[in-house]
Amino acid sequence: MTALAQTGTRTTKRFAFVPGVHGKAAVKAAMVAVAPATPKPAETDIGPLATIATVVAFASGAPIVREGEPADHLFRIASGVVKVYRTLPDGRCQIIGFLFAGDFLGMVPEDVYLSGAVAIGPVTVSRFPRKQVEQLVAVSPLVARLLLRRACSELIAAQDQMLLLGRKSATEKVASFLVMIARRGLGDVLDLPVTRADMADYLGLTIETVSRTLTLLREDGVIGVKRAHISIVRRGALEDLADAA
Amino acid sequence: MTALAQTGTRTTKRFAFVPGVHGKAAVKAAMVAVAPATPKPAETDIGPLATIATVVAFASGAPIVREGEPADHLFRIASGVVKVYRTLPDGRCQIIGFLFAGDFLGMVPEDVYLSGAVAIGPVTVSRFPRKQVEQLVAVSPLVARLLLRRACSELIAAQDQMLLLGRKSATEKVASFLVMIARRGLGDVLDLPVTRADMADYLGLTIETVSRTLTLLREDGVIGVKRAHISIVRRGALEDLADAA
DNA sequence: CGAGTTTTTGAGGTGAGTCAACGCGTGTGG
DNA sequence: CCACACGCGTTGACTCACCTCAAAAACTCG
Repeated sequence: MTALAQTGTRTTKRFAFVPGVHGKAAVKAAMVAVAPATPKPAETDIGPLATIATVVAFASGAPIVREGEPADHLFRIASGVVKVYRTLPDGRCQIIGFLFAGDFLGMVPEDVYLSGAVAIGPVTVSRFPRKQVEQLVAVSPLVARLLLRRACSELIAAQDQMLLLGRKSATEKVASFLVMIARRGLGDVLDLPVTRADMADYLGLTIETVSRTLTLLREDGVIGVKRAHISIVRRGALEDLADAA
Repeated sequence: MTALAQTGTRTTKRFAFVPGVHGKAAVKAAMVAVAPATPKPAETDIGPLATIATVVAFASGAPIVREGEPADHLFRIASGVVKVYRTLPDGRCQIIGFLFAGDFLGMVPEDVYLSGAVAIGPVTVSRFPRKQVEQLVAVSPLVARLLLRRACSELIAAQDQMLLLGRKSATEKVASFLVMIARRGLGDVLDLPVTRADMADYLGLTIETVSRTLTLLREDGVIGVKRAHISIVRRGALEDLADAA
């Protein structure tokens, strides 16, 4: 954690102080969150888990968990969007994924969180003490099954992302991202609470490349871009770009 | 599917017909598996799961599951090493991970396998009908907990890999891979049943880059390379390379 | 030994990164 | 109400890490 001394990329420096003021401002700039607007059909039945829940709210940009912190709680997003990330010692950052209403955060087999998570826009969560969750899992197949199902889904998403990171071109990456978000928000108009920096860190690219790629897609008439506001014009074309060359 | 018509990379063509003869030959070439040699402390208690298990053996290079096939079974590796991969329509391939004794394969929330898996060297597995597994999960917290724990571990591994794929340089990737394998095999001498092609597809690189990087590491006196046989000479140096720049 | 792989090495190309400048919106304070 | 600062996004020029293409070397196995 000496951090940010080195030759760090820009990616680096940005994240070295994310939980601070800048992150907040950054997010506010590009508001109108997607999740609150579309509550989604997330299953609401969390069974006995409800009995040990505490509701907590986070302001935009606030850290929910930090890398390396003791993993005392399990979280379930009630509303808003959360980004989960990991960093290298020199500050390079990779966003692992975005969490929406209904998703769980903090399912780790270790005693510490290995990834950090920050609220992208205002977020409310249910928080469960880990010890109690483990007890519940041990006696309630329902809870265990719920968590297992979620974990498997995340695993699949993680695999998609590995394929993306390892084998897709910049254009394919950006297209895949847009399609993914569109599916989540189930509209062809995305008002993302996600900055270019977030996209870059999610897709394993730089801000500049993301920006250039979006410009290209706009020039090809596939999407419309107006700063944080991106609209999908030709969804089919975008989907083609996402999965092939 | 239609595959291998296009401009596919070499990566492409290799995998378009992996489940065939070539894959087999490829793997045999670089034998002396690591897993059978080091049985590992994998927990053996799988509880009620044992009652529905069938033992199945696979020859080196044999497909265990194929992408898109109906997901009828859950597998648990008893011995050997399995590689799990995903491909793009045009054939580009990304290896999602390697499974060793004790690991589960086929935990998907869908009805089809989204990744393929092939045996790297001879493999034996326990196979469980999915329907029955689901019934067990619904009534046995022990089984659910076991699977949940495994899923979480895989999730963590997947996150590590995302960080690697998205943000690490070729040298860091290769070093990380070697360190990971060394930890698995708990020795400083690796006799990998893994070809350069596998490494490349795992690390999001090309065969040539992997080869060149290994040569570099050898020239720096960090590792010893004798074809498939790689030995770690200066582990500390390798670990430094793996996590920083 | 010879066919078929896998690995290595070389030479050259390129997609994405780096560095740098500028535009644009928003918020702030005089 | 405007000048200014600040953060984000865009664009351009240039560089370089890694890819591509190609050929030779090293190994395996029939």
